[in-house]
Amino acid sequence: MTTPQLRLYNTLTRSKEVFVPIDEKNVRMYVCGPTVYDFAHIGNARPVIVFDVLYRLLRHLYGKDHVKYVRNITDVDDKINARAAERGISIRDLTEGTNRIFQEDVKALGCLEPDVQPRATEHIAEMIAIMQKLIEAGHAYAAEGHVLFAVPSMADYGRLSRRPLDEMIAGARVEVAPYKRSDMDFVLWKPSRDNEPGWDSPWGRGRPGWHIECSAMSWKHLGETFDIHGGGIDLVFPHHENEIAQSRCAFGHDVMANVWMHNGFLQVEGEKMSKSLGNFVTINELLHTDKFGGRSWPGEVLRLAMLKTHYRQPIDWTVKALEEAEKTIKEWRRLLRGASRSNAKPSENFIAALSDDLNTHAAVTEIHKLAVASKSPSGEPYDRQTEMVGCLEIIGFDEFLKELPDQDDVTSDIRKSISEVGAPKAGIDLKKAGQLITARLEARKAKNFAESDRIRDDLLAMGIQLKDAKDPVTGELTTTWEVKR
RNA sequence: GGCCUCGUGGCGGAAUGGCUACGCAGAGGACUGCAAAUCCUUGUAUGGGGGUUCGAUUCCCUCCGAGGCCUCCA
Repeated sequence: MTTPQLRLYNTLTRSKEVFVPIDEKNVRMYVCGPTVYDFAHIGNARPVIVFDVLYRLLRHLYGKDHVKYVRNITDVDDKINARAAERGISIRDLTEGTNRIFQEDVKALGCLEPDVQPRATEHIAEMIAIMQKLIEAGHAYAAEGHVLFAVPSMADYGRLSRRPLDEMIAGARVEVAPYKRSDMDFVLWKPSRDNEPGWDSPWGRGRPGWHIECSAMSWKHLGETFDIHGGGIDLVFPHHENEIAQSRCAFGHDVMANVWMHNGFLQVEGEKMSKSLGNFVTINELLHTDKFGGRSWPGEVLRLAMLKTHYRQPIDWTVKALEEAEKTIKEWRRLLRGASRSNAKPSENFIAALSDDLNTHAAVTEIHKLAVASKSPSGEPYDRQTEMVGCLEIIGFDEFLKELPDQDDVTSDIRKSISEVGAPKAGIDLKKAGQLITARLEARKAKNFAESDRIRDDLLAMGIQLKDAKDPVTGELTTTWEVKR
């Protein structure tokens, strides 16, 4: 079997490179997960979806049992402390509750669970071990209950973000704590007051800095070096730069991860998303409220809208784009009516598109092409359908595929449409609608148009729009329908 | 100020040293008892100026424009 060549853009080298796993029986990827202090917003969803697709692609290429995906949960952080105090609840309650919602949100977006979702608070021992190694090696020092990383001790610090060390020192403008040896040194450990969460350590009771968590968790679950490290582009500096510094200096390797991947940012309707602009929107709100565009959106629509833009490009999150994505999904659902899920296999072009630095847009284009081919009366539409199913599995439309309408199941189709429209239309009596549709089809076949039009009007009043068709093979009259907004 | 992206048709958005995908919208046609839907066909684009080249949207320079990071925000 020939494994298609996977090429990924590596921020370290600023170029696309052929991906060669350290161990192709154990391909390892780490992605920075959420800090669980509040609902995840739609920008947070981007890396989750993007790297979910990469995870699925890697599993396809290397085998399900040969890929390990780790996405952490940051459950210790000063923002968490502040938020818990604000709301008058315990830190534990806040992080547990927030994480639960995050998991639900992400599942609704069609993302697989990573193999491991480690929590920062459960890796304090590993953090302490790394800090001790760093201190022994002269890359870190303790001062006034803090542990700091000595940035000047690392000759090629700044390689990922391409910031020369000397310039950074010259340009530092943050007020410098007196215990820092160099302006650039960053915190690995800091002391906690009695009312702050803290753990015992050789340097007293304290809590970890942000960056050390990821070094500890990736080490524990993936080893000293691994294949892919992902996250948002804003994490390049300082977070990922500092992770690299910690892990490389602690373990003495030239690299921490071989490939560093970063997704671009998201804007909302052409503007930066921010609470002050009032365009801040969470995944939960998109899924369950009418805050964005006056309606709620199915997870699969959000997912497709996200994948229509290459992950490194900035993406503009608009109502129009969501509507377009929904239209596409409806079209796919129609074309795949009655399609079988067994023996589904993605087309070669599709895998080639994804293998080119995760070009999800080109991959979606390939699905469109298969859709067109499946419409053609000549040829083998069922093969094209099967390939479409295979493609959709890889980009994570499992739930969508599970709910494909049967060729002749009246109510399942109506039910699906209703779930898309949301609660307001849910008052429709499915059984009655099904009976009416059947009766109307009979009347129409008998050319009793007065009766059939009357029923059609009744159904429209209920919000059900009929669409007549003729079976291309048998010439038999048929009817499909959708729920109108 | 430093570093880094990006400017492709009405909109979204890929790719490429030679013919610029795909989707949406638009237009035309077919089908249909009518409506809706569906099917077929189709117009329209590489920000400005230089350079390299037989040839540039693609490579280089420059100008204009948009955005990001440098502030524990994906």
